[in-house]
Amino acid sequence: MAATLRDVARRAGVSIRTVSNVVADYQHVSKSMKERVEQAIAELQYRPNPVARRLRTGRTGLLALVVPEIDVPYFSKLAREVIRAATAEGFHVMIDQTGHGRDRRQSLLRGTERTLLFDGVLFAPLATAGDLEGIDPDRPLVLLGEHSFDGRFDHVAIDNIQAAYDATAHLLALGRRRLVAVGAQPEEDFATPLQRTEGFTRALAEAGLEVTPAQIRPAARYSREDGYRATAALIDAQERPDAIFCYSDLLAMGAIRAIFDAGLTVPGDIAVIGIDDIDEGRFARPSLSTVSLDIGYVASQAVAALCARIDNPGRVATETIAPHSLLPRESTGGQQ
Amino acid sequence: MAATLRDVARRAGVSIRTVSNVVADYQHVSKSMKERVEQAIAELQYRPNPVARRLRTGRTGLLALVVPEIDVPYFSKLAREVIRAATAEGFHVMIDQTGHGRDRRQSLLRGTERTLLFDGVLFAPLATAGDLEGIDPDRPLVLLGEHSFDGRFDHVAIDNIQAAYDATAHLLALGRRRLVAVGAQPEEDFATPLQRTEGFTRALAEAGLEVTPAQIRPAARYSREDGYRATAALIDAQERPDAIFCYSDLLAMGAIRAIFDAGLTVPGDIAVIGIDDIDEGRFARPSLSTVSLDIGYVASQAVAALCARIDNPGRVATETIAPHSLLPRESTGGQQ
DNA sequence: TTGTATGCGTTATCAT
DNA sequence: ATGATAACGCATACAA
Repeated sequence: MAATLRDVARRAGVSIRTVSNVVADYQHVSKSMKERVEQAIAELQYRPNPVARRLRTGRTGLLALVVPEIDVPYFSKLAREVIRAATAEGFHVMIDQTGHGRDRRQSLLRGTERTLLFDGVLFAPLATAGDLEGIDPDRPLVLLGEHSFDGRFDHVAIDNIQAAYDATAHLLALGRRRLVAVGAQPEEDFATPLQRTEGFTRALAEAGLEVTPAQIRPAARYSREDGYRATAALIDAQERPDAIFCYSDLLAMGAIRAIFDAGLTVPGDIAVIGIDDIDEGRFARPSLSTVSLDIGYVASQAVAALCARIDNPGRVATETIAPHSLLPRESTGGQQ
Repeated sequence: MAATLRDVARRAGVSIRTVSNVVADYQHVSKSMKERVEQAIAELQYRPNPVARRLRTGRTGLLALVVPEIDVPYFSKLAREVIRAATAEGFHVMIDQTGHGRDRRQSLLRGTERTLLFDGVLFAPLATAGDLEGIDPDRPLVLLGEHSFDGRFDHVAIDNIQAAYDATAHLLALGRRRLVAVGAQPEEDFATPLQRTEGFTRALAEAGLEVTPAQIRPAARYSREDGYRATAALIDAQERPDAIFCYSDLLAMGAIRAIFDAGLTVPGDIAVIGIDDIDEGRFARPSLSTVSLDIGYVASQAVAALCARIDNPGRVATETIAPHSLLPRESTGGQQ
């Protein structure tokens, strides 16, 4: 079995207090003591037991990152950056997947793990205001992405309205007039798709264009399959669009494939733009125009906010907006 | 603060033993007792503390999944399936990223977390035999992918040689003769690239074709960028290949883009095939021919092996080979 | 500077 | 069937 403090103490002929001091790098330890203890530690290959330490100190050193699906490029990139930032702060990161149902969102938000196992939780899935109702704000919880800020939780967001506006304005600037948005979630009360629809609508309105409900197409998940299906249906419609704004890059990848499968071209017949700037889009053919979100910034800010709140639970909740930037590429012909 | 067993016991006027029994669903508890205790639990909103439980039982309920980078599609898909399988078994999954250096591989393999914080570790990065030398086999460790099986650790692998052979044979069956492989790692002693090179070489040899060193191209990481660079260099060479076998789908995506950027076509001028079957390849244009690996199976088997070993540390190490299958798609013109 | 002793919240042993 | 109590391994208040 693994050696404990007591074993080391016995071996070195000192008290466990002294051993603990040496391990913790406590100031006032005599050289000779330190050497004796360190030798015993080496001989027994002693390593502090993190679980015991955590029971004693109340800190587990564990963060949870909650995402819908880790294998969606946006979330795996987010995970990469969160793990990077959290590791630098001495935390381990657990990944929990909620899928698309409400149940696991709720259990992760309200379950015992959040309050007793994790020092903090980073919550990335789309969520409704109802999801957060009555959630204990005492335990550190940082919301990522675009929830409606309610002042109780730290929050790192994207300016979705502006991002959608920028994407739409780009299509309009290219002379496109028959625009369609793909990615609305009319059956859910999520802030993100609502805000993106708002940005889309606003840009069209400013250009003096009317928006009909038929121009706002739903997509239950932000997947390639959904983008393909929605776009295929669009092409069959009587008045075919000349530009599509997708609420995610994955939707856009599906849309582009659907357009080519219908014998049309991108951007010739239909221009396509997404949001996220996933790596896939840079190498795709045509390369995907998109709105780039600074995920590294989102992750760093989120971990920083979580750490700050762990150290000071009474801290007032902060809201951070991550920058975004338009990236015109081949799929809109905006730039080769 | 959170209520403890003692609080509940006091409230219900019983001993903590009885409360513990109720919580653990112990057999011999009288109805009246159970009701009384359950009411107290409800009133105080008591939840068992997982950390304390773990200190006592020695089980943490934590698994670690070690990958080079979580945002590589193959690994994020693996993570998804591992988390799914582990959650079903009651485990939480921590993700650790090693990057591409040897240091973090080593620290995760030999560090205190592996022995004292995690009940088990799933280790996916490419690793050398040296990496595993002297690693304590007492703590559950399952190797994923293609290490050389040494009998000490459970191991879920792909038949890399056969997979590479199948991909190469597919290109040959299409009539291609000037084949090149991209993805060798001559500077490292990793089993995976070596085995894939062996399969490639064997298929060519059986077809009576000689293999020159120039046909085996290196790629330090299995990224789109590396695939792009290696392929661009290939196209500039005097004798241009008519088919490229990439050791990963990501390499293949970069290769395809490089070929089109050079004014050539896929599969017309050069056929391309990869390994992994990532989602991106299905929607790409042309869709990517590949060898599909059953990641769900890999994950399930790995978690099962880990659980079995946690329950029975003396268990003999097992080796499992996951199935693979050739998926001809547009990038080899093998099938529309 | 170092030793003694207590408690973190749980499970498990030994009683009764 | 239930109660009292001892660990699990560590950090720390208090004492010396």
